[in-house]
Amino acid sequence: MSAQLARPHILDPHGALDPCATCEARPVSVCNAIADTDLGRLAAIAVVTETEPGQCFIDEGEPANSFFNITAGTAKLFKLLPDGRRQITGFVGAGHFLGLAVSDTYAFSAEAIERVRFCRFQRSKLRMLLDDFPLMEKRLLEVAANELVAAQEQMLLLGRKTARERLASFLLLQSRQGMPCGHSRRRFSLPMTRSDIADYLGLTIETVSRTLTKLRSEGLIDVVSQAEIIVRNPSGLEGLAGGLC
Amino acid sequence: MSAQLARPHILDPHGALDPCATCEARPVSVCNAIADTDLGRLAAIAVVTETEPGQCFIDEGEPANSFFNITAGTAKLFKLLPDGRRQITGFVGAGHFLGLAVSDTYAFSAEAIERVRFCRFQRSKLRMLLDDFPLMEKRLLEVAANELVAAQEQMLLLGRKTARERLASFLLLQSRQGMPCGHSRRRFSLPMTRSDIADYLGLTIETVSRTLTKLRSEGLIDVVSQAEIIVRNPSGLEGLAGGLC
DNA sequence: GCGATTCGTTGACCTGGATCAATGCGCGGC
DNA sequence: GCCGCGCATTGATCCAGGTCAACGAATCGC
Repeated sequence: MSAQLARPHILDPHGALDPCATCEARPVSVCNAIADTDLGRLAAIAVVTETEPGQCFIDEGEPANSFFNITAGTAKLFKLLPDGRRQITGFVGAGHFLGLAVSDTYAFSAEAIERVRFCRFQRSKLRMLLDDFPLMEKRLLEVAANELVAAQEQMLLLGRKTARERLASFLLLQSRQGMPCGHSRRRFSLPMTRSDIADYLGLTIETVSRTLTKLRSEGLIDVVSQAEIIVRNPSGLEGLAGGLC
Repeated sequence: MSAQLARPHILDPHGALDPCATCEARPVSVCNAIADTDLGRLAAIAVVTETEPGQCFIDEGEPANSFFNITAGTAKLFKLLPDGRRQITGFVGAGHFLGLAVSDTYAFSAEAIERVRFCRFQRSKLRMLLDDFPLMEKRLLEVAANELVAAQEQMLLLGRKTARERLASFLLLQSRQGMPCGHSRRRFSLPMTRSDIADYLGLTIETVSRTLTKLRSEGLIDVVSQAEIIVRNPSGLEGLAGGLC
């Protein structure tokens, strides 16, 4: 079972890159480089797991024993302050890698938003894995570099943008989610709650709600249902978001 | 000349890791793996350059032709909004790599704070470089993973911490700058201006100034001169900073 | 069908940090 | 020595977004 599962998930050149953050990324096909005989060995040390929405599968501060590759669903990554304030550092979907960092404890928590499926590897075997599959290492480096760019963009948002600008940036990001480079959807749905959006944008749920209402009243977007958005004026939103992403 | 220059900078296992963000990082010695004969080849494609303080050596949006390895001095990395608002995403010193991302334009600007020296490589040769020196790739991956952790910490700061907490976190980070894991200095100097600190912490210079004054009046720190800080009460500061870093 | 619960919206009010403005303080040039 | 300039500090005021509170609107268990 595992070999069939492993190929499309770990090795799919499309899954692992966030197309929004990496418009110029040229996905490297890792697929072709791994022989089928090796796939068995790879699969032998991977454990495929599924989680229910709301379930935490990585806990900040716990020993970082595993390395994850998400294969389906969406999860949120977050950090907490002692008093419970939360910052969501990202939403991750199929193809993302978690637990890369050289540290013996996890630096963040991860919780499933939708039902999430992932491959889990023992971190102690990661070194070996990378030595055996050098193209996987190249892949990880690309992914990490692109996440770094996205993180810098998010710091700009959190440090310097107004609530309006944050929501505009966020909606554009979501409209490009899972789309090929340079493309976006006019209509899309948000898998996360207002509270998640607020904690991602460094705002409160009230401000998120009010700002969405305002953007709608100005004709920039439509909020069809709680989770369903239509972008009515993409260039207007882009002007608000400031710059590219 | 270049071989002698290249060895300590590109290959020094200590320089490239930010000790604060990566307390648990076990630096991998890349040194030992590269033969001296190879060093010549490596040096042949590197250009060593120096910049004056205030000089911009990377411009956001420009074609990303080069890949940099800082070998001395401190620089600030930042992103700008169209109206001039600025977010400094990090201060980088000796050992840091810049221009890793898979993108054909730079995602941020870099400006020297102190006199900065760096090695510059053509990005078009990066692939070749990494193929020839696989350990360098491992190294880059480690560095990138650790920067990602630091970036998440900074997102928590920007999204959820108060001005007081931001300053406390910042001062602790600076007190650990360049120190081995788990160590810090009581007394240290800040190479950057208040304006840089403000743009790094998502505040204004006035708030930075006022908050430092407040922390001093409470006996947590001493501001000996503009650029010189003494931490009087480390655990008090840590309590404020919330959590580890 | 109907409480109970959770999530989202809206309004009234408050406050932390921004903004605006004045002043202090090195430091380099001459 | 003194002027000019850039950086830092301090005070007064303002406002974007937070907080508190009330109220809809889906969803679920029974």
